[in-house]
Amino acid sequence: MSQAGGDTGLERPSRPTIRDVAARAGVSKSLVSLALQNAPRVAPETRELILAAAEEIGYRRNAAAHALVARRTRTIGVFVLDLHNPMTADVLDAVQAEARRRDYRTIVVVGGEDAAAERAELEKLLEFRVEGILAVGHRLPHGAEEAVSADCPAVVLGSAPRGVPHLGSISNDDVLGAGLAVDHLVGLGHRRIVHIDGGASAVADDRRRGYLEAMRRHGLGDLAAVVPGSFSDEGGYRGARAALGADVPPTALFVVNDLAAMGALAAVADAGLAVPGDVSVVGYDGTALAGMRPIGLTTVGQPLAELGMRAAAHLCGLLDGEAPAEAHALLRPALVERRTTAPPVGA
Amino acid sequence: MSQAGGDTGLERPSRPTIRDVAARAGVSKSLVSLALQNAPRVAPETRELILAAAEEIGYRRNAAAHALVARRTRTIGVFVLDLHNPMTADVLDAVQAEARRRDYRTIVVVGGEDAAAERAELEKLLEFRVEGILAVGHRLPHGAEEAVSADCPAVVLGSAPRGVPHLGSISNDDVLGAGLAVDHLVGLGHRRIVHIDGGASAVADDRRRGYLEAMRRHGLGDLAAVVPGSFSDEGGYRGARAALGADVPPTALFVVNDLAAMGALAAVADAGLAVPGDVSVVGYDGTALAGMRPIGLTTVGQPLAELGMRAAAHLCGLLDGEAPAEAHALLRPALVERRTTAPPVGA
DNA sequence: CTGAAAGCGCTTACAG
DNA sequence: CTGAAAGCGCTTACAG
Repeated sequence: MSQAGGDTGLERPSRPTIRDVAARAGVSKSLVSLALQNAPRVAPETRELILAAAEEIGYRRNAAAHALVARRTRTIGVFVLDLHNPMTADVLDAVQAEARRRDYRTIVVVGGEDAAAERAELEKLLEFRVEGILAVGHRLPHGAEEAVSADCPAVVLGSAPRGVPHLGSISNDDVLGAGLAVDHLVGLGHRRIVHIDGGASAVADDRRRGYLEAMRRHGLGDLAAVVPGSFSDEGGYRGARAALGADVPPTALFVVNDLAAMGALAAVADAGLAVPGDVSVVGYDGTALAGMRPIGLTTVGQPLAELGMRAAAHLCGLLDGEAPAEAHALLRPALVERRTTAPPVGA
Repeated sequence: MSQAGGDTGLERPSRPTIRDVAARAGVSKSLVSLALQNAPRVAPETRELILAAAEEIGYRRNAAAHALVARRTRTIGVFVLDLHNPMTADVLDAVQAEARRRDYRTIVVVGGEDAAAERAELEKLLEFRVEGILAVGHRLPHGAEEAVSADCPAVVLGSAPRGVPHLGSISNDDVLGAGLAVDHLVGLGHRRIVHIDGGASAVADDRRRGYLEAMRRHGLGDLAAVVPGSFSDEGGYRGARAALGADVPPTALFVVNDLAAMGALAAVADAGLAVPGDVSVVGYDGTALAGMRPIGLTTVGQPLAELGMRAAAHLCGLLDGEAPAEAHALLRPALVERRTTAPPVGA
């Protein structure tokens, strides 16, 4: 009868608390708490006694009670835009490894559907008192701008607006990377290179800009053409279909990311054309997907694991009071040449 | 000076509590709590007053305090074995959608490295007082057997041992599915069909058994051969290499899953052989990866979204006191024929 | 080295 | 309909 409301028969047996451990070991609960924290001022024998008692009754700390009194959770909220994007897994693995190394927990939420759901998830994260937010995939969750503060700094893995307090970012240099893709195609002899873009996002903007600047640099500004797409398989398909349907179709497609490039490859095949015989295709991200044998996609490679590791290091470092080196870090991408690019037919 | 220990300059301004809301609205904190829960016995005007006050000062419930007094978290721990397996994303999306629909939160942890790390993650989950565990990917985390109880039921997405109390599972019928793969290949005229297996796991066991039974059923028991592999890209490569190096190499490979089949495709290419001209390859899972155009892998398709949805529904239902229909549910897989299978050379 | 007390932010009987 | 009090499981000064 220690618990009220047990008349439903569903009453869960409460888990053991430090009180139970204390009773078993014959000490006060303060001492149990101290011993469990390995505080130095507990007598060794007492500590052993307490630890044994805890072990025996299967004691396990209650994280909620701990968080309440500690006034912190050592938890960061990881917001993932697209679980299906193959870059997510590489990045997340690195993020979690680094967070764990620094003794931070991660709690992952998936966004990308509608803004309302994202706001709701974000709200839960904040009720949870996550100490920071790490956004994997080009942008913060909807509604996060107001939440970003000294209380809850954020790091975006991708480009983010400069000058916003408590908002950092780490990304590869997308403008440079897009230039690398164009350079490669121009070097092969292509001139009609179409860019299938990623819509309205900072990353898409940078890659588009890099493409346009590189085309101009090569004296191909007049031939530059951007077709709307998205970061998904489906967006790449749509974009490539539109591009290939033009009066004078391109000989090469530079697609905003590897996943969308999969869609582009499908569209090329559906148009009865061969890759790279009729059309060359370049992706972006350097994912494991691109490297799979039957695909062999030429792509602009980002150091995904390093990005993830550094994003987590940046955020956790901030929380631990380390002075951040730079709010917005930029890594160098590199072209990974495979089998979806070749000289154009006429060359 | 309301907080002690602020002399470091790092003191975080405490977030507003119901106490602050109460002060602002000029009521007691009990009433604030009640109003925030939409309890019916609060006077409408008082409620408005309180809600407005909460809004004004940016009040947000503290989940830890709530969990402590509610004695539950409405959170399930989702243990993911391999984030890189393309089936994970499909399943997770469905799991999270269903959990959210039932007003449960999910907290995802990634396992698969070493047993010690898995145990540590599991421990954190339990300190957290997750109300149940959902394992995505063939098995429970290491050390979870002892944790599974009325307090913390578990559902494995994949086959799990029968008769363990509070442990359920949902999977496709792997024995049947493996049979489907063999039937398809035999139907095309193949006889030398090698299975690249997944090592020591219940799912691998079932698929191996289904393969062996089907070979026997077709009178090919003497030709049956199982080569060790794993559920990863790399394991598939290794297995296929070994299989193709035999004195009388196979004309078809049935690989334990789609990801490993990617490795197998690479090994076939490295051996200078063509798919499906020289060797047919069948995977398992029916992932988006298999369906990507340049891959076109014939595979045994599982209803991934349905599996995820039902696994979450099963677990959350249990927590909500619903009587579970069946502890171990089995869905039917179906062959998805694409371009990596064809009649053998001699046929 | 050890214990009693206060308090983290909330909810819930219990009185009015 | 509203408020004072107790308590969820822990930690942390504060005394001894």
